[in-house]
Amino acid sequence: MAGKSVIPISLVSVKAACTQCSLHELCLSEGLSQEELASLDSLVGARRKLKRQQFLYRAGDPFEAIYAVRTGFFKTDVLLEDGREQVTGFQMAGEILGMDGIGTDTHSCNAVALEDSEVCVIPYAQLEQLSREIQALQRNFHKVMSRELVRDQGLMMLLGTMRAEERLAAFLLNMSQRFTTRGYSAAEFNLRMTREEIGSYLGLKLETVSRAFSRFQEERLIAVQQKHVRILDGERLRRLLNHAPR
Amino acid sequence: MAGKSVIPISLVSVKAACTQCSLHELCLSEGLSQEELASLDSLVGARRKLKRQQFLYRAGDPFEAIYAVRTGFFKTDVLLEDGREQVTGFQMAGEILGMDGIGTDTHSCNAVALEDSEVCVIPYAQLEQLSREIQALQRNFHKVMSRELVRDQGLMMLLGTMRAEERLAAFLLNMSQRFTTRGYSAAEFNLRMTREEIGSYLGLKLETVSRAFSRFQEERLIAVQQKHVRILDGERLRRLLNHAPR
DNA sequence: CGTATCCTTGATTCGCTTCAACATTAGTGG
DNA sequence: CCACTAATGTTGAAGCGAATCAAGGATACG
Repeated sequence: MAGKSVIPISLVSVKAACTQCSLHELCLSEGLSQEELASLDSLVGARRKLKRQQFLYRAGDPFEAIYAVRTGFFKTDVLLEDGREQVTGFQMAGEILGMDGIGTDTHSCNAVALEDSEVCVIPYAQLEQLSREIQALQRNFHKVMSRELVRDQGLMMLLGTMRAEERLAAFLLNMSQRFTTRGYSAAEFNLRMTREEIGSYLGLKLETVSRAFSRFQEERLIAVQQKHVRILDGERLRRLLNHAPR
Repeated sequence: MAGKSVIPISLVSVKAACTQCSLHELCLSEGLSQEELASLDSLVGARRKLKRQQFLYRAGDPFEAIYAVRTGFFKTDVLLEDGREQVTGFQMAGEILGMDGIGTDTHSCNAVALEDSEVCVIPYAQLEQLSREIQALQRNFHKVMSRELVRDQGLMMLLGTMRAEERLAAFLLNMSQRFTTRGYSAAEFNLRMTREEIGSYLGLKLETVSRAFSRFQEERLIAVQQKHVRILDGERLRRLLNHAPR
């Protein structure tokens, strides 16, 4: 406790700095002037670190802020009274969490870190305020919400019309694409979630997910070992999606 | 053309008037002062009438405005390249359509009138402008988008974890609740969509929907004749949802 | 190093889809 | 207004894909 009053230099970065953030185009700061970025900086509260398995917020929590993922990996999930659970999304660096709370002032889902993570806390009242002053910020925020709506449409399509292997193919291609956007390899990555979480997200049981992985491996579409995935034939994986079996 | 300059008195109402609209609390105008309402009035462009089966917009159309349903009934749907289709929502009076277009400046789904309908056209650029000036409008708009996200979560849960009869029960209760909000009977209403559209929305085939309807009728949960539905035992219908079979 | 978690694989069951036939309703033009 | 036709809805039988049940194996973690 004695050391608390002397802040080590390395902790200065705990205060967010959109100005220097590498997640520009992904986040809310795209297209803002230097001056506007500075305002956004002062709006963004301290960052918050989370250990693996820690909750960022829970369903029922009062809504106060939205969060931008700086590092790490999250899932959001919803629970039914009878205990059934559904993962509604996975979020990685540059993506925004918490907008589900705006409508009712209460979060409607849980957000859990799947690995040690860090988020920028964006107090919502201040975001509203500032986005009345900065048009580009307003626009970015609206775009982020709208894209989330479109993402949800895609997921509904997946859950409503696709068979197990199509769902997994869509999932893998989506992961690949998002890793690419962040400058990582499109062909090789580590999943942060379990088979059960993938299954929950895709509306499948974990055994089915596992079988689909094995099938893809047999077919030389991917090489998979536990959470490590290498995409061997993205083209054929993509064809799995666009051509219905019947 | 000669008649254009003399506007018949009955057509005055073609221009929207949030001030007198009965959909206050449902729409964007909740909590606005008289003066602010007047501004919103001037923002809202003319209304637009649609015949049954007409498109309000199509996937790929440039995004220019969002729409508030004044009267009638809509569906939104998404198409996959291989022809598979999924209904992503049904919209009734007071609900907002078109927000899917904000993120990419292009609509990502089709919006079709399921009966003769009328919408208020809200040019988006002007909505952005005005919601920078009127805090209550900004807040309402954000809430509408956020609630849509939460609705989508619920639908994912439905598609991912529920069996056929649970899905239909959830659907009927949702319809009932929304009709109630609009001052109609909670127990008796006319569906505007076909079994196939219901099925598409619920991720089921039309035969399965039909069978579930018949089953509910046998069990005296509802009385159904084609599109007309009467809920006989809402309580038991609700219990179908909250208690998983296993 | 031991234990809990996660993953894989096989056998069986079950619920929904598919295919098919028929009934009913709505819409159209004579 | 009625006859005709297309669209929509219902029901049955068979097939299939994913869930369930079960056992064993791999991996991560304290």
